[in-house]
Amino acid sequence: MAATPPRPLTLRDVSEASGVSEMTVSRVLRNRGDVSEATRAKVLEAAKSLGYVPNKIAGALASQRVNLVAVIIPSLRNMVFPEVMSGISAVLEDTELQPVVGVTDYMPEKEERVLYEMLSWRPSSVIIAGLEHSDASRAMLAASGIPVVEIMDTDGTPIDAMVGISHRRAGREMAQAILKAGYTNIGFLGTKMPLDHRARKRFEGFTETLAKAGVEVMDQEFYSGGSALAKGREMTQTILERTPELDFLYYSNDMIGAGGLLYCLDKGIDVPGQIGLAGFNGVELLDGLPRKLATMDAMRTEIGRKAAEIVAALVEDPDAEIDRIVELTPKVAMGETLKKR
Amino acid sequence: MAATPPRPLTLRDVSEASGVSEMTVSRVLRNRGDVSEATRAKVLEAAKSLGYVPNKIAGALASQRVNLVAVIIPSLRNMVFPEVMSGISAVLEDTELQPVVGVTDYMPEKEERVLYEMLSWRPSSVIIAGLEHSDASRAMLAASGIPVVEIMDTDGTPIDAMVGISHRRAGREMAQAILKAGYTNIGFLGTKMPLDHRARKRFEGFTETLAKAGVEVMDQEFYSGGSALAKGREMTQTILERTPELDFLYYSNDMIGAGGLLYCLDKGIDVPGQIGLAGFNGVELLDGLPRKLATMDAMRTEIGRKAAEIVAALVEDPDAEIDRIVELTPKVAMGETLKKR
DNA sequence: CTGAAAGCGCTAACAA
DNA sequence: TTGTTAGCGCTTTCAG
Repeated sequence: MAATPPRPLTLRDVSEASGVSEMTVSRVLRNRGDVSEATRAKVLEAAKSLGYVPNKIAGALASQRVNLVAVIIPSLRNMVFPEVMSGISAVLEDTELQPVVGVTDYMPEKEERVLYEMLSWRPSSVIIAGLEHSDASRAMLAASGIPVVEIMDTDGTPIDAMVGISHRRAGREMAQAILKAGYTNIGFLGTKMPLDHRARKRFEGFTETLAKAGVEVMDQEFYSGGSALAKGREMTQTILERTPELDFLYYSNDMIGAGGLLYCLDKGIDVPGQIGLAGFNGVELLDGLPRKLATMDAMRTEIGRKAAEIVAALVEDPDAEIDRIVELTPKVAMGETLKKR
Repeated sequence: MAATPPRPLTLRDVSEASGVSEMTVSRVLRNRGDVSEATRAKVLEAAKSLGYVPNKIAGALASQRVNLVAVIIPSLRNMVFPEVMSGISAVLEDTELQPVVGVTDYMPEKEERVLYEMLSWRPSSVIIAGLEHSDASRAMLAASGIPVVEIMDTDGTPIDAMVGISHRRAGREMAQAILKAGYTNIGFLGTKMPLDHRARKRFEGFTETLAKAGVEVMDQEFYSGGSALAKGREMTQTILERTPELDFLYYSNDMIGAGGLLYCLDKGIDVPGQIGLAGFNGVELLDGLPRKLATMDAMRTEIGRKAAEIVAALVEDPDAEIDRIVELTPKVAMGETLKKR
């Protein structure tokens, strides 16, 4: 056995090993154009035995085509985004396209860097979370000349296309459900995240609807970092001790809501009789809690699928006539922590 | 304003706009070589105003260098892997290197495809979960000529380098802790995953140590799919109804363990008096449960960090003298579901 | 069905 | 400090 060549193999190596021109080897390896069964077999055999892996960098440069879709999301640790990714992957799996993830950690400057980095690989398209971006980011996206799908949120104007839910509306609908159930002393618990625009919009929609009914949020509590479940417990304790009159707690996500629920159950508080609870997201993860938390599905997987479908269509045909604005409409899931009436 | 050029900008455009040669523009944009402050400013100005984004494909082809690290993991939906990713990102952030994720869905054939795809972009290095790969995958990795770090598991022989914990040992140590606490009627609950080698190894270590003490696993229960918390509940009910003598339940992950815990508390079972419980992973997510589950930290973030450090060192200098085998040693966290004595 | 020539956009290496 | 010349490994295009 010869020493492993330090130089990566090239088409030329396969060409020499098989006695077929580079061009024809390339054809075989890409299944393009007509090649006789005989040469085809020879080439495949040579490529395999050499362990040849094509160089996509050279291929992409020559063909001016890159089968990558840049997916830019705030975090992987928030279950929401891996679920969006599943939706995207599931759809792209049936195409030539491949998702490549970039993470921004909820920071606009990092988003800008990641975006620049990804665009410099000339992806076929971009899927990016949110509608709020720095001017530079928007400029890059607009100038890229490729399809751009902004996801998660539809409260705003997309650069090119968007798929998501209206978080304002989500907030409004939850407020309606809560008011309808007869709760009026309402507290809000959320993340200390000025940059979480979607949470902000939900809160705005929420307070707007309450205001129309003459109700104001009675108390609020925010957290950052740490285990959401534990934080949910702590915050709930804090807010209830500070404002015992509260009869409903609206959490900005299900994890802290679950923590709150566990706290209330621990304390023997009657949920939803004495206090009602609701979260947001509809995470399957929590099925199995002692009581099912009221929530609202953020339709994560569906958003991923839809976005990927748009991307696939647009990459195939940039002039495809498709809806570039897709607003999905989640419903309140009453669970068992919101009174029925 | 002129119509947006459909053709992406090239170095040449910046060169013409700034009246500086392409080569010098390239130098400025990469901060390489000496360039006078005057030309530098001119170039930067031109690049910015045009909105030029360099083409890394061409750059990589010309320089034969790609600053990407391929990270290949089974799933993003299992919290374990996003945490490993954090560790990797945190370390690579201080380097030129960039992680790119590929997901295998726990399927060897998909691993092979993903690996092939990623290697065809000629990354500087590969970080891949597990020590078990198809022959083809191993061959590709070995032939790639780049540093390969296998992570999570150290029970086996790496292709090049490995960072992880010994899952056999983890199983043995948990068994010891359980025996020491005086439990003898032990049940095992896990995932129905023939391909989860690490869970398998834990189980092997576990039974091995029990056997030495003349103890056998009394009953087992497996699941697949669905919400782990809910499944944990169901499985626990099933196994306890089938084998009421059980006095300890060892779960292959914390989520199902948490489900089991909630079930037991619901039923008024004395934990850890009547029945002891333990999981695996040490997920922070669960802090905030009514009782702290006994578990064993899989050291996910640390594994990511270490792997990234090795990669960074080896990319910098392929002959760097570093440990290529790093076994981290987690400890049993007794929590509140394992008797003390 | 197969091959030869001419780049893709950039950078290494060398010259000025 | 700046510019010129050759490719990087592949695919497009055009000939056979």
